[in-house]
Amino acid sequence: MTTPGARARVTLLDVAAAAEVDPSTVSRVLRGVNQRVSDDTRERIVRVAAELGYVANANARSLVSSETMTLGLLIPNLASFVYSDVIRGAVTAAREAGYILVVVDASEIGTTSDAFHRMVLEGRVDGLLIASGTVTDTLAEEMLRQSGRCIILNRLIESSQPSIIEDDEAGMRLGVEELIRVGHTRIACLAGPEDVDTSRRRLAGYRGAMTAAGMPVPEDYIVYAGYEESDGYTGMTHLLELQEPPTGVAAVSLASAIGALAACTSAGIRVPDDLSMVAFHDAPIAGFLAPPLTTVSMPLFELGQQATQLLIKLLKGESIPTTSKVTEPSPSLVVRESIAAPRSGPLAV
Amino acid sequence: MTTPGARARVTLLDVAAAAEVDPSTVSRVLRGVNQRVSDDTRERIVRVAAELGYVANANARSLVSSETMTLGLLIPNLASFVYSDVIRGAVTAAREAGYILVVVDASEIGTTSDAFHRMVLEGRVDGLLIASGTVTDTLAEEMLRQSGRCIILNRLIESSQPSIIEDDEAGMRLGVEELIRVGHTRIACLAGPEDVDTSRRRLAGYRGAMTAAGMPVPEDYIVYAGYEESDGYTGMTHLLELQEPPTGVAAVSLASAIGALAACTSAGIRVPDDLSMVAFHDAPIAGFLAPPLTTVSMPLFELGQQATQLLIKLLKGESIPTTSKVTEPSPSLVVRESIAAPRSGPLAV
DNA sequence: CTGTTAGCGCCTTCAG
DNA sequence: CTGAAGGCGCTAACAG
Repeated sequence: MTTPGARARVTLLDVAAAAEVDPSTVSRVLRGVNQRVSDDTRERIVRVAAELGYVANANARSLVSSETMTLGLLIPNLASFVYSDVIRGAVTAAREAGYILVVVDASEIGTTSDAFHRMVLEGRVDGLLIASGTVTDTLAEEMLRQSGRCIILNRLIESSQPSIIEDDEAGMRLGVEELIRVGHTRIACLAGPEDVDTSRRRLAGYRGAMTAAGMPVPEDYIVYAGYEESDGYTGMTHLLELQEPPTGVAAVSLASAIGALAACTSAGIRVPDDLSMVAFHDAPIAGFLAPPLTTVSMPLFELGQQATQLLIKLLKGESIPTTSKVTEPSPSLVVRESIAAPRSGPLAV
Repeated sequence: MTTPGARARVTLLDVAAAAEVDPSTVSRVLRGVNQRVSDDTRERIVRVAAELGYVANANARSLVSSETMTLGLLIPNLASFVYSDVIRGAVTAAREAGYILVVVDASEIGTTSDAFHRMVLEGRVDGLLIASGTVTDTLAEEMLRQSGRCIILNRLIESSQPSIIEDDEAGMRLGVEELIRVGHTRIACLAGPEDVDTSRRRLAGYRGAMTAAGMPVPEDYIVYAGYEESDGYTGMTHLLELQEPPTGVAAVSLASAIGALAACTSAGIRVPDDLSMVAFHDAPIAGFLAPPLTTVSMPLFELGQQATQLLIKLLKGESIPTTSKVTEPSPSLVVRESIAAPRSGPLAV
């Protein structure tokens, strides 16, 4: 059995008393500001503080400085493949600037507004990065008005709440262009929800590539499903039942592509022999599927990193663009084995 | 462009002044304690507070109450399949008890001790749940001595630092028993790192099941790889090169099994026709692989939940067992299609 | 180079 | 039922 240790915390005053100096001197020395302190007292203070195991109380410090040096990152779905890179980017940038980054789970609807309240308004963090999908324009407006300490990730918002997005359109275009390049003409898109901005931008990339190549886009070929495996499975099953099924498919997410792959297997369709597939977003697992999936790798680490840098600028009082885009590095195609020329496509004949 | 909003925060004093009462009265009313306040003043205070958009400052409150009502959860690898369930469980339990739960990324070595320092010792959280693998006995000892506000998840530690584990041994046994039940005798284990406690307990489950069935365990059949896809791939490749390759494989993790599946595909080995496989840990993706993977589902949500409840008890001053085990629900087999009777095994002949 | 003096925003006795 | 007073632990002028 363990009973809680209720050791009395040692405070600045304890150190000051033990070192026989004024608390303010201890404060100065321990924080390294105001170097005009004699080496003698400095050493003594440092030594005594170490002996006593003194650790400054963040709450007291925050109360006077009115900054916590911690940032929050709100994530909608920790089970997704993509967020770990965003988080690593954010953690890296935060640490470089002396901040701590904490992740807040917002898997339930309504949590976003709640988290904003408890984290930002109550002063637990200095600012918040919001990757959550549950940001309504109303909420964005409210956040802007009440704090001006939030940045929305990869979602365009009507309000002038600052946001940073990736070039989802260019990314998706890249994948579709590859399908076109090897000779596909009947290309479908397993899209995300119709009303979500991020999903719409990816769809626009699909349309853009098709149009640029002078290819028609039958509305049948656009399936508004979702980001999950099951969505991809259902959507793909639907596509395979079409009069004239596609020979190439671009999926809105890695999970969706995995579901689609399973639907193909169930239907006896071989990838890439009978059908080619490309997925939006890359992750190690893509290389271990059957077949290894060709994907579009997006700069997710950089998204987290740049979003954090932007937020920190904002907190420092610098003004930042209302909407930024991650351009470096640009989306890139990770070629594996899920794309081949169509069996009887133009180039193959 | 956005410039930071520097609205002066409205404080308790502002509300008190506007409502023409003493700050202490406002404090009492807004927190619902001390009901002996006239309905008249109560209403007035609540109304004024709302009008002014008053939100209590968490730091000031923490300073006097010396509790933050927030808990931290340290995670080693956010990209893993398993942690999202643990997090959801912890968030749920925390919310029920009125706490906020924040997740801290500890993907780098050394981060654990750093996070403990900045989160617990500096008083940013009241307690910490540690799922990180980088907890040495020394660190555990230090944490125990300095705070007594941490709980280790699924890792046995030499010190008397409280911890909570799952029955990894029973879980793995369950998977291996299924392999045995359908007739396999040559069963291998794609294990994790040899020196990690969690991995060792799973391995013990494998050995236990084998021994109980009176089957030999050739050391060749135990591959100490790791938890990732690439580890499973390498390990499986190695197993397939053996003189007498196994007909059944139990993998230490879902990712490892996915890698192993890929290795089989590369080698032209069909699952489950030529080889059966079972993975430790379940996730939706397992149902969309080729073939859909039979897995052992562990009570991860409950691990997060119970760990949090334990931590809260500890913080309240109640004493808790040094080591607990999640027993409800017990591990369960999720039967899909990766296990079949061996081609020429005892039962098949 | 170091001590003195005021708070930061809130809670909590203790009086009245 | 409500006000007055003091303090949580630390920082930030301002004196000396």
